[in-house]
Amino acid sequence: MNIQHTLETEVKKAVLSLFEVELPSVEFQPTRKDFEGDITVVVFPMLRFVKGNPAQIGEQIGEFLVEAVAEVVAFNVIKGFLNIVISDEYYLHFFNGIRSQENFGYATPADSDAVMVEYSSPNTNKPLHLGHIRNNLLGYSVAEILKAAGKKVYKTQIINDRGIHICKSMVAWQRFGSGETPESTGLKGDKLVGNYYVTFDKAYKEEIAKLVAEGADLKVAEKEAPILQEAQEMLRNWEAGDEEVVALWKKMNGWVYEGFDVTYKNLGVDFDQLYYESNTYLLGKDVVADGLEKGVFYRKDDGSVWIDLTDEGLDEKIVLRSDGTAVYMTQDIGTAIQRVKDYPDIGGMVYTVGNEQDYHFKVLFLILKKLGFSWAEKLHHLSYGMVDLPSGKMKSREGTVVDADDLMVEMTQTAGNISEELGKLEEYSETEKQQLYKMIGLGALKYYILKVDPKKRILFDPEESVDFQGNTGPFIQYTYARIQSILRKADSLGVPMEAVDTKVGLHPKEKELLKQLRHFPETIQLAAQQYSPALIANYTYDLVKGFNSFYQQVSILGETNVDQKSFRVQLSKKVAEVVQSAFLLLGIQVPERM
RNA sequence: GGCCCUGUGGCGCAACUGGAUAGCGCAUCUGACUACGAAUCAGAAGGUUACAAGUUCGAAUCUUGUCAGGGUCACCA
Repeated sequence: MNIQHTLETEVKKAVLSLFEVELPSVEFQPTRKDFEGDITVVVFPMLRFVKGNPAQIGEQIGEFLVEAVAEVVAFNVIKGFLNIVISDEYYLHFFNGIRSQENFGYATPADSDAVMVEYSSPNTNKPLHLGHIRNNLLGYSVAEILKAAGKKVYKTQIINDRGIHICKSMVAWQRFGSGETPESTGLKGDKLVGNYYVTFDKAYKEEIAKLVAEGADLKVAEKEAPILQEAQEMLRNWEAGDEEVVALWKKMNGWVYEGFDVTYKNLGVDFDQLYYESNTYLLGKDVVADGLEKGVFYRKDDGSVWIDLTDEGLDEKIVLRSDGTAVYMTQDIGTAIQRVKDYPDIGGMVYTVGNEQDYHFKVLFLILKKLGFSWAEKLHHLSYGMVDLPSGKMKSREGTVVDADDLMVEMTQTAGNISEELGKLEEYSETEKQQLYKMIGLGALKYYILKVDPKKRILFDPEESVDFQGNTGPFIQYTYARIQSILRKADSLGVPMEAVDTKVGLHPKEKELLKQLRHFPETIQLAAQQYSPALIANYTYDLVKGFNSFYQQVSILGETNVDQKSFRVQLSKKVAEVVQSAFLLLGIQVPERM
């Protein structure tokens, strides 16, 4: 069935009969646009086994293939490249195969071999910002891609709900808050709590300045500022289980969660299972004790426990403090093991965390391997670069952040402005319009972020905002909407939608589209293997560009030949379906009109 | 300083993982709406892939060195 597979065996047969040599493999690539052909065999690698002129060898193999394989209708050889032309019938036959197939490109879902994908994982002392958006979009999209590639997926996050950061907001609220609540202020809960985090920092700095003015050393002042001491005291009380502190902590975290829920909903991401650091930060200590017995870890004189990774080219790393309390690493070891206990079918995990933690995860994975967990081989740190502003790094404390909610509102407004100018939506109601603007605005934002290789840092300039023209989400959404328009018209004209006559013959643009459609399933697999939404984004862009070119050159509904017209309508429909499927994997919706 | 990531036309990104003449979008310049929707299409101009050696039939991609930017080297998370 698969043409490349057939060709591979036939090329091997050809070489065997022509030169009496068995090839271990054959290298294929899609033929470049400038040459005639559909698929290309690279002859050069064969020279290691077959002596001779690559051009001649190509010719001979080409002639053999035309004889042996029905689908091969012609060939040409340029330098060491054998370009093979595949028949139109083959492509039309392929199209009939996928014509009415739902979920074309998606692998059949498996019940075993689950993957847990962690993303978002915010602190609970401040609202989500642009950096979190990148994290969320990446994690969500990778989870969807893995599903489409046939994996069972659990989406999760670990919420950093305890620690000095939330205590700072709590102290500031107690001191300056005079009982404010989200209800009394009309603020989203996460915004309210975030404000107090900023308030804390301001008060803290003032106190330092005051102490320094009174003659204190700066370092000492930073440590001894009363408000900081108060926050530290509060953290100790929290750990001791002080009822009043715990109640305040619950209340303020609750506000934050309500706020987060709104943001997540607007962003279109979700989770199957939540983990809270307040429940997991004590986990892992038993594992360390076990590892100590096995000799994976060792204890220093002061009682702290370490692992020596110098043989692997890394450093020594602490896994338990001298007072016996857990560190970040201890917690992550424990959480990983807990997750596999909760979901025994997990065969691997993906951690969506910024690249400043590359080292941490390298060490974590190595430790889990040394502890002998089979699934430790299949852990992946989905590392991504920072989102920087022209002014530099985003800092919540200093208020130099692009807020997630604000950004989504702005994107929606921009989409609205552009739409109003174009004025194609007279018959839409106001709420329908708002929904559509949001779809387009978010589409622009998501595509803008996801089309870039995660490893690269993004410089985000709020002044220039995100493009709506060219290689963008709206460009692709627009093409989808235009196809829908054609389909509505075709429906009212009663264009037949039956299997296509494989003798109709193909326009070069049609063949181009069919070739691209054929690559969708393997693109999903590749994207899953590489944890790369960017591959899906780029694929979709190429497909849409191909369609627009086709659309401009070939008349669809104006075609007089009924078979031809039917094929073109159905081809358009399939392109739209693939665009929709692909965009779903990126978490982007597509509109009927725009 | 050690380790990790990045460096591709003015700007933002690609390049099927070592293949052919390095593609695309903004921006600039030309054309195409009385048309299946111009948020589109067709074309022009713009490159020594940071630099230098090496590996081979063949390098943006692999190796080594240099330069630039970022990250990380806490009994913080």
